[in-house]
Amino acid sequence: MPPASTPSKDKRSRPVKIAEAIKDWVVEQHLQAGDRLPSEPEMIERFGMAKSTIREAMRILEAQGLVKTRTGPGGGSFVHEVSEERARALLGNYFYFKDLTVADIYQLRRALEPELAASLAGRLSETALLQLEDTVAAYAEPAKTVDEEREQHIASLRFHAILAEQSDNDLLGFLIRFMANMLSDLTVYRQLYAPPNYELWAKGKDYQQRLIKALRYGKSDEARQIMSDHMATAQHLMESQEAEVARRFIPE
Amino acid sequence: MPPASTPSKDKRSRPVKIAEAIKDWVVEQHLQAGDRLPSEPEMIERFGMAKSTIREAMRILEAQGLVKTRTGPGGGSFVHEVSEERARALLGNYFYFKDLTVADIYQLRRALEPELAASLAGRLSETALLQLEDTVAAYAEPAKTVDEEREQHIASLRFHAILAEQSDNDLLGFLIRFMANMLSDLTVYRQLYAPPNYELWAKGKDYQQRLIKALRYGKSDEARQIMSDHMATAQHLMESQEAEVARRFIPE
DNA sequence: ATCTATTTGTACGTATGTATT
DNA sequence: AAATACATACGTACAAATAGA
Repeated sequence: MPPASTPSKDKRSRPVKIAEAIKDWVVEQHLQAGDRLPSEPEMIERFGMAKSTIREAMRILEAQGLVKTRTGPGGGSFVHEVSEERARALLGNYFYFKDLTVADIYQLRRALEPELAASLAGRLSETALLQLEDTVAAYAEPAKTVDEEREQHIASLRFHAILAEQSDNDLLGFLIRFMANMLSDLTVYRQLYAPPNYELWAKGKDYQQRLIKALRYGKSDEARQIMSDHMATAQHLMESQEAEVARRFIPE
Repeated sequence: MPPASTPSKDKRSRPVKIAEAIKDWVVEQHLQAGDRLPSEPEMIERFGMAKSTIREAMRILEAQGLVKTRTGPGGGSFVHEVSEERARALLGNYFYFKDLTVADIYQLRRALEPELAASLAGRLSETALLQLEDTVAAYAEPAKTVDEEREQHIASLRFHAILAEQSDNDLLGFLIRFMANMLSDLTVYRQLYAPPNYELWAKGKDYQQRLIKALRYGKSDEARQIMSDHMATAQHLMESQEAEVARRFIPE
């Protein structure tokens, strides 16, 4: 047995270690988004490693969305706030291997969307409310074709994304937008014998309009209840269409 | 204005494009975790680019957790299922810039944990139930020191992680474990005038024991209610301790 | 609009490390 | 133990992008 002092060999490659070191350094120095990282030659100097090694390290950080790099004078690498799109894509990679079902997503939506609605009642600006009304206007008429129906479906998901924007809970907001995004990416295999369902369309529209009213007039419990019913209906619609979550990597 | 056919210049660097190309190729070929990617020399050949460029591309995929690379004969790069740890770390990077509050996390926990409990009632194996009981045993006695209390807190979060393991909803499971992890990483600044709260400790223990009973005997609604109360208490405890989410990058 | 200086981006060859047989 | 097959790391030369004069 080796003496306790023997450092257990760290198998991670040098670029990975350098990337970790830079992350730690960023935290220690309290660097913020926009702050400059040392230049390539400086890194080569400070870490005593080859250019290509340093570059691989920067790619790792870039892939994680933590730094951006620019060429030219005044260029270099900069700390960058991870964008929501990037975070969505990276999290989506995880679920690529998990084949989520529509039911899985709706189990969460049914718990979270009503909570969101309730927490926003009476706290939305008139601008936000108008934006919601505009979105609902996109499906004032029942869809005549399958394509049109798909468009409306995506618009109605945008409704939820807009609502989520307004939350001051970043975790809740991110999650709801993540799910709306997953559902937008659905591949819908409509059953041949299932024509567009007018009744469900009418219900969905009605729910969102009533929801806007409840939100505007601060009726928190009402908003929660409407959203809850709305989710139940939406889930039923999805499942009747045998929708499936597409297996692909989400582009950033 | 350039003719429509002019391809708008793609600013992404070559390694990034190669990484994207490989991802697309993996999807097209229906490659699965464990499947082999072309060797370095092959890539150099096929993409007509230098070794360092190819290597940067592989680092990107590796950083996202999508491939693993081994040296030696029979080595090379392989498609890899993104691990939960990796996904947690990557998502954590996003929230590093967002300063979540304990209240934010609890808004979600209060909606999701009861849902999880309800959906698992009567569906747990005896093994899983025993595991839960073991975990609760870790805080059979009230904590005497601040350190001990912290240990118990982490054990009680593990309780929720174990429960989440049992869900067949991967999205719900991931999220609950993600939140439990964030809370484990808390920096707790106890107020000097706030001694360990025996009453809250007793309540928490009681909740989890009653919860196990409800889960074992399939009392779904009861499990939901207990979890709901438990969350309310836990949130109160956290906030009374002025807990804050630590600002650091989550290591994988 | 052109040139120039600065900084990253790409190429390529060689040498070294590592795991399998 | 030696040969093999693979990734890992290095260092130099040159290309491309961009800001500023």
